[in-house]
Amino acid sequence: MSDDVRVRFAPSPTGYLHIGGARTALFNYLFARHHNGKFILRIEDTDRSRSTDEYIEAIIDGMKWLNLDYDEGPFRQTGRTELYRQYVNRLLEEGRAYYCYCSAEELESKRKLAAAAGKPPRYDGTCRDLKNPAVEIKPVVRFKMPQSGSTVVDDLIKGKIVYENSVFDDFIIMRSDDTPTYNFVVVVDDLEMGITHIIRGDDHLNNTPKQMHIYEAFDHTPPKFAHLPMILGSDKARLSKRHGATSVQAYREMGYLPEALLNYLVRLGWSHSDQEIFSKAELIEKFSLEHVGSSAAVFNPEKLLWMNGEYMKAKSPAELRQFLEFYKANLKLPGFNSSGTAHNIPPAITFSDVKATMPHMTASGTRGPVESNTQMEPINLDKTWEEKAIKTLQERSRTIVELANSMHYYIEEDVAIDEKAGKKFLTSETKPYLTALIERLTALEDFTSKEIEAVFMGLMAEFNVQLGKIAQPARVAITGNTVSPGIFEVIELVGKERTIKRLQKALRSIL
RNA sequence: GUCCCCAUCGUCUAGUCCGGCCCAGGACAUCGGCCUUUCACGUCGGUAACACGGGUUCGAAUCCCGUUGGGGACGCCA
Repeated sequence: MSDDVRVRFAPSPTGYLHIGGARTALFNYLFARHHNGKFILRIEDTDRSRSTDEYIEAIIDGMKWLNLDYDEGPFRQTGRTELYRQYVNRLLEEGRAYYCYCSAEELESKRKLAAAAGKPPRYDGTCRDLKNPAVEIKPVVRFKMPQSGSTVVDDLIKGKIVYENSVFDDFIIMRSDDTPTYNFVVVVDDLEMGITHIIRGDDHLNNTPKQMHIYEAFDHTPPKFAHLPMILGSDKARLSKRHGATSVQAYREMGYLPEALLNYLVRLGWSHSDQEIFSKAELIEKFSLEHVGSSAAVFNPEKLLWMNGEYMKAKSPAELRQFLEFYKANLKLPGFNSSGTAHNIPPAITFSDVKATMPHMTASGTRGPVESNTQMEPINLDKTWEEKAIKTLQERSRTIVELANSMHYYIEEDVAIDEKAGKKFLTSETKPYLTALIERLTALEDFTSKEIEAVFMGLMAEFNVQLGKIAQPARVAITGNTVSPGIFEVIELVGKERTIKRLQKALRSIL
């Protein structure tokens, strides 16, 4: 039974792939992989006016970036109207559906009337048994819902839900322009594609009984349903743009790693006792619908940031360098000449954008954007050297953007010295240390962190001071700030020439 | 308005199905200590929750009913 599982992710291309959609896709993906089934991508583009190719592209790109590979698809609905038409005709012939000639205006006023009377706004069935149609009006097709009894949805997550059939009306399955509507199309497509489990957001819960009756009209047992709780913003309202970034693309641009995003998302609603970090293989092995909670979850960017940091530490420098390429091409990073190939990514975001969307990124301990727009010589980055540099930075960077940001003092010819840091550490008191340091480093043949450390040790003994006394001024002079990886390694990576140049410049600023 | 769903620390959650091991565990955030030859990292610890009211039971976070609160759906959108 397990290899029969077929699930699908069916986004409508009316926007970018967003966080909620990504989680739905992920749960479907994990369910399929866990059961050795098939995962299908289907684009719900029946709404011709709001669907755009750009969004379809973006959704596919997002899936690719997240590494949610599908076995079939992407399928689209445009061009399949003939198929839907056939299904509608069958219903019509069997008397399970009928033409309705009511105008949109009439319906609207009926809805208003019902609402005013405190009744659910439903279609009153005027045309249900109509004998003499008003031919001059192009009709819609409505599906005959049962008028008495009840319908039970046995949801894998929510449990048994009972609906009184009296709350339903005969809903439209085909518009007057001959295009089918969503509630009908999903059923036909899911049926055609042999979908066994429908895993989707619980905003679709109330559509389920309607769809179940369509399955029945086609003599089909409905698939199993699993309705995922929603993801909310910090104010517990449905997650939207005003809560900040909501598209997967935006998180990519802010320097998040796909695995980290996925790992964070899976914990919104699903759990495996106390475990927080899961490899993909673990997720596939452990995922089960039984452990999906039933209440909505608030999206918490801080925890995502933490989790991304964990993944930053775990990645190899080589992998991280790959990710960095994306930002070199798409961001105007100080120190990177932006000659990278242009990706098909919307407008490159700037650091101030990042700052605006992620307020916590400017919190203490996080290096803010470098404002200078200094035009420097393009530096040819040696891979080995670059990976070495990344290695020193990765454990203290929570995002790729932070990492890229910190790279500037390795790459640029010169650094701008933070005013506060300079004032505190580049003083007449520290001047002798710097002077001596320049002297020793200049004389140093073997410019390695080990030898550099020895230099500092010697100076400590000579001046009889703690390492901090010498290291901090040096750090400020060389990196421009008080926070950086171990100073010996930094000096080695910056190299002899630039190190000495920066130290000398700092020295001059003291005068 | 009508229908549906939901309800454990600020947030994500474990525990709820099969009541006792829970005066409620973990994680993020936050606060404090420790470590340290540099910045960081790290590490140890603290604050903090079963929405409320009724039942059922020897015993309820766990079962039942109600209240309140939140969310969703009610379209010739998906």
